[in-house]
Amino acid sequence: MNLSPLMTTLVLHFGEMGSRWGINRTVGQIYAYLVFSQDARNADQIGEDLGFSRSNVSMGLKELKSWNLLRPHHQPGDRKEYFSVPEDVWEIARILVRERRQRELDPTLSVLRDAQLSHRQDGGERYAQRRVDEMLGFLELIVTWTEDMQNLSADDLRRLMKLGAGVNKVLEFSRRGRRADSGPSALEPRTEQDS
Amino acid sequence: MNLSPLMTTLVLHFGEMGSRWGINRTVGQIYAYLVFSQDARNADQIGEDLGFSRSNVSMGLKELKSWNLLRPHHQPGDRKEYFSVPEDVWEIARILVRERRQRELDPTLSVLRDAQLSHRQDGGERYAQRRVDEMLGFLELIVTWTEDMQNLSADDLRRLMKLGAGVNKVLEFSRRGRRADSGPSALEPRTEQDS
DNA sequence: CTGTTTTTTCAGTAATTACTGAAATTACAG
DNA sequence: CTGTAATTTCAGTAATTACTGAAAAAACAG
Repeated sequence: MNLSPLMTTLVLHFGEMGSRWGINRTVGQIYAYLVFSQDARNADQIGEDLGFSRSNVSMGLKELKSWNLLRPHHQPGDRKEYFSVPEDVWEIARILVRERRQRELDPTLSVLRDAQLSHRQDGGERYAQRRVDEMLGFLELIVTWTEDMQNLSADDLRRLMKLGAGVNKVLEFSRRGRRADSGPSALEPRTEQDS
Repeated sequence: MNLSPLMTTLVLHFGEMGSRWGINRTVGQIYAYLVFSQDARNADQIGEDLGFSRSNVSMGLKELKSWNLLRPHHQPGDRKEYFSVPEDVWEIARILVRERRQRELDPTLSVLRDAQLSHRQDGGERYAQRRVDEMLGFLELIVTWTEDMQNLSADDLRRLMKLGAGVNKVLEFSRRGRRADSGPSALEPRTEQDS
């Protein structure tokens, strides 16, 4: 490794974190390296700086491409392909959310829908069926919501999150505007709800 | 395996998904089994129904306990320990978010803060430093926001998500109330923002 | 086209992670 | 306490996943 101390720290950390996700260490390190590098890098540079074989870099890049996390570039007069990542952290996050939803939520959704249909009439499984319904309702809500959020600009998203739970206050307020009074709730610190 | 077809489908699926998270197949299967079982189960039952060795079940349960995802029970006159999961899917999700934040975001946050401090004066790394700042800002916002959301009741959360991007409309509206006019933005389908 | 550079694939191997049975520890009824 | 039932730990092994070098394929300049 031929990297500055700062870069080394970051690369090692994100490699470590990477293996806690489904993603492997190599891929995590490559991505961190690209995120914190000012200029686009080619596969040889990556392999050299991180100490991976050329083929390992190729596989890592393939994985990252399949996540849509890379921006490829071509320097005129150079056959090599160079890679960078989206400028804006929010854009990276947006991609991550979308891809993870596709890989983790969508398949589950389809299994649950299937289960709901094919086991509707099976007796003696009332409970499991009910749980399938609940979970399906929950996941559908989450999926719709994330899709919805994908359509907001980074600025609006940032504004919304900054508000945090304050959003609820605003909504409570606007609800009060429409119907007479909607009771307390909403602002209270959360009612205890499990032993 | 001594399970109904429905349960078998669900257990196998969540086992598979489990291995795409950091969590392993066994743990995913055990949790699915508990989620979709009406009554609490003991380690022997789990092992028998899923075809795992007793020790493997023990390790799986240990992992799940460390995630705070189990509710232990004791039947009077029975030495065995029985396990179930929180009733409400929202409660399970809340726990998952909290634990994943602790395991995945908090360590990164501390590495970035550290990096920010110890490399403040290093020249020639202006870019990496700037990216550290950006990412730190982003993650801090996310963390604060999730903590904030943790404090809402399941009902309020559900209401908020149902609104989806509509929230923004409400906010836009309430912003208009305060200042004269805040321009268009917000409701539009999202401006193209990357090639 | 042809020759050269670059990237990808893949079979073999290394490293890691998951799982087991046996032994040790803990929990508890009498 | 004592004895028994239950759980956890752990060393060894199985299974999976990561990584490499060599060969094949693709990309491209002339």
